[in-house]
Amino acid sequence: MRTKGKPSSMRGIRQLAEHLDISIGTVSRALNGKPDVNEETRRRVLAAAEELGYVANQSGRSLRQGETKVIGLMIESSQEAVENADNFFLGVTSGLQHVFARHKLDLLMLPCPSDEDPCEYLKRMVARRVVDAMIISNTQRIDRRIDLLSRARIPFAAVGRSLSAGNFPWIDLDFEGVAERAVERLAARGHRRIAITAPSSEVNLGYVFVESYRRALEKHGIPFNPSLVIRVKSSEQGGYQAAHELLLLEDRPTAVVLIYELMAIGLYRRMMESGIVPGRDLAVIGFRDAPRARFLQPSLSCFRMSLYDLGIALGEMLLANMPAYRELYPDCGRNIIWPLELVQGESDAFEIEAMV
Amino acid sequence: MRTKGKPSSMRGIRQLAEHLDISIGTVSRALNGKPDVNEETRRRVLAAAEELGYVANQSGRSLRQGETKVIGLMIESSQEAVENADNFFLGVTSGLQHVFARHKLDLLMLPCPSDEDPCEYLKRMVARRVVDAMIISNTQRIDRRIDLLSRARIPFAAVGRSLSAGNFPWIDLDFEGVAERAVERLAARGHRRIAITAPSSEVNLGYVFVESYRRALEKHGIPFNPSLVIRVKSSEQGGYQAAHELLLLEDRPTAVVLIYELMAIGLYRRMMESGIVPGRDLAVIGFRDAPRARFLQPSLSCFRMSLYDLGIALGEMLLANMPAYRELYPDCGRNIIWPLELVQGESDAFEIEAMV
DNA sequence: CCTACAGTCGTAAACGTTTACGGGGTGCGT
DNA sequence: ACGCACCCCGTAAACGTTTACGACTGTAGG
Repeated sequence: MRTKGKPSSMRGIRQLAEHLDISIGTVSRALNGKPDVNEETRRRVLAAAEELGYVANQSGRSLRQGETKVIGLMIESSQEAVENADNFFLGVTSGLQHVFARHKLDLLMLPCPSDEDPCEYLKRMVARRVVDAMIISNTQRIDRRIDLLSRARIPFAAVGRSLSAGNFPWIDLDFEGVAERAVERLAARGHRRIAITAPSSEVNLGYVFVESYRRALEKHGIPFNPSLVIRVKSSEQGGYQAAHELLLLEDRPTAVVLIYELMAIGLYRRMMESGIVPGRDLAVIGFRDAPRARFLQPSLSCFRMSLYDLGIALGEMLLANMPAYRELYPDCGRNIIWPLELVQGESDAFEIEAMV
Repeated sequence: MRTKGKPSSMRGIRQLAEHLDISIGTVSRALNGKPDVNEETRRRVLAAAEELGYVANQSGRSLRQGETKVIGLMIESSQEAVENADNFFLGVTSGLQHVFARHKLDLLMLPCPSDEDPCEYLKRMVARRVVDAMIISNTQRIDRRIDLLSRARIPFAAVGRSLSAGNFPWIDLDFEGVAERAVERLAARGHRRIAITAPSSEVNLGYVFVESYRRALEKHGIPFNPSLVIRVKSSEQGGYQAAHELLLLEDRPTAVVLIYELMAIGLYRRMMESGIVPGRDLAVIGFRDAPRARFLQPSLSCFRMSLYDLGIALGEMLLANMPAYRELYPDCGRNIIWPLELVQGESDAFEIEAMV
């Protein structure tokens, strides 16, 4: 009843076909680039579709062909996630979209409500067939989502390793390299008492990170001192706590490596309270060059990565695991350790004089 | 061919009906809570659906009833947006989801690729009928998306005012109140030379913000000095630039009000370079208490808001504009100016001695 | 006994696509 | 003239739902 005399009320392919006086089959073939249609006809169809603003209804299309041309990126909208959110997902998103655009795939972000079980949410989303494939993140040590996706045979890729379900496609940050190179850099500047923060050794990262740290120390002839491994939460509070524990040590370290950039703010604050100035009295190396890390004074030495490139790799890895695109990405690794590059700040810009 | 002997390969409502030996119509009615179905039958259907893991195919459903039960939240994934992103969207998202969950609506975030025209992207998304309604943000002074959505009769709400298309539902931050209360607070501490930063007066905000500032000055008997209005970009660079300009003034201000928290980092840095310490030599009031703003030392006085509550209001405003839910939210304002609360930091924690 | 009615349920037609199939044409070779 | 291949196009059947409609019970009221 809204459609007055205007010809612009385009409801479906049927109206478009009638308007052109062609069958809907031909119209569909013309629009989808199928070969068996006269070029002249195709031109007319495309012109009319453009003029009338016709776009295929996605529900009908995906009902028919059983795919939606949509990739889902699951993120969490919990309180903690909100607090920790920086540009990580958006940065990765732009890389993902660049890959997906090549195949006319669209990316949708699925924010899991904080009061819903992530696994239930994911189950609902994939059962609804609103996405053809999924990307998940923040993978847990054992993550039921991985089992779910595997069993449902939904193509997926994860950012973050997990011990679940054998061999699935993932990409993860090079924490080992970070620990190793941070120690290397600090040792080169004369530091011998280098502390490190890490989550509990229960979680995979907590174990891996400290082991790399230990190996790096040995490589530079520095004895491993367990009391210099500070197990705290990877948060601002954790950073404050870590600083507090460091201050209690009788043989105070001259440097500290953080595993998460948020910790730096807490650590800076606690250190300042005791008159210890980062970058002068204590060398600090952080983790990621998140935009917010640049708020620190003195600027934080940390590790940089291209979120965009990470998104590219992640997207290609996912496509390599989708039947429809597999052959296009033949030599795409199933597991990738993503390297990071050290960016020099002021927080460790001093040397320890050798005392032999 | 994947379905071995397991009974868990549930493809559609038809299989479920056959398994129960009931017609698909009854099954559908039972699942959807329609009244004309025996309670005993309904129980059986629900049990079987749960057991077999049946969930209605969304494509078929939305094709039939012309709605998708999905609300879209359009965000931008441009380089600038990535840089500026903090927890804003995620914070609002959690509030939105809380509202939508009441009606079994799901929220999808639609990240517009940086190399695509936002309007074209939006057109594609709504034409595909993948969402029933939209929420847009970062509204421009004249925003073609608003005209597009209005003409297409897609329910929508915006965060941010605009001059486009008459009366549409929006919610915006109380910039006027921010300017007014910042000046009030500074004046109460004895400041008489209060600078302010603002975007170009071409954009709505640039005009509104400065006008409120001027009125607030008058209210406290402080003459308006045009040279204390610094027009710079709302970015870290802009903050640096603003500090630079302030330092060039012969009668240097004792306080400055920033319109964007990112500016604080640049301003701090430039000030430090000249030996001016924020919170001691210069009072600074920032804008939003974004998590990253808490990285600053000394801590920034700024304005706080509950993103969650903002999301709630935004969600209800949108529902009030959707025919299916309108009557449930009768007294829902069409336009809301969202208040902010001053949170006291150290960056303006000193008083100016009165010199009469 | 007839009618009315409420409670259940089955039937079938949509919703908008895509695509397998087949059928007119036309041109060519035999 | 006949067969054949080829190009183009129309027909119709799916895809998985929801829902208007009608049919079938049983019960109550007259």
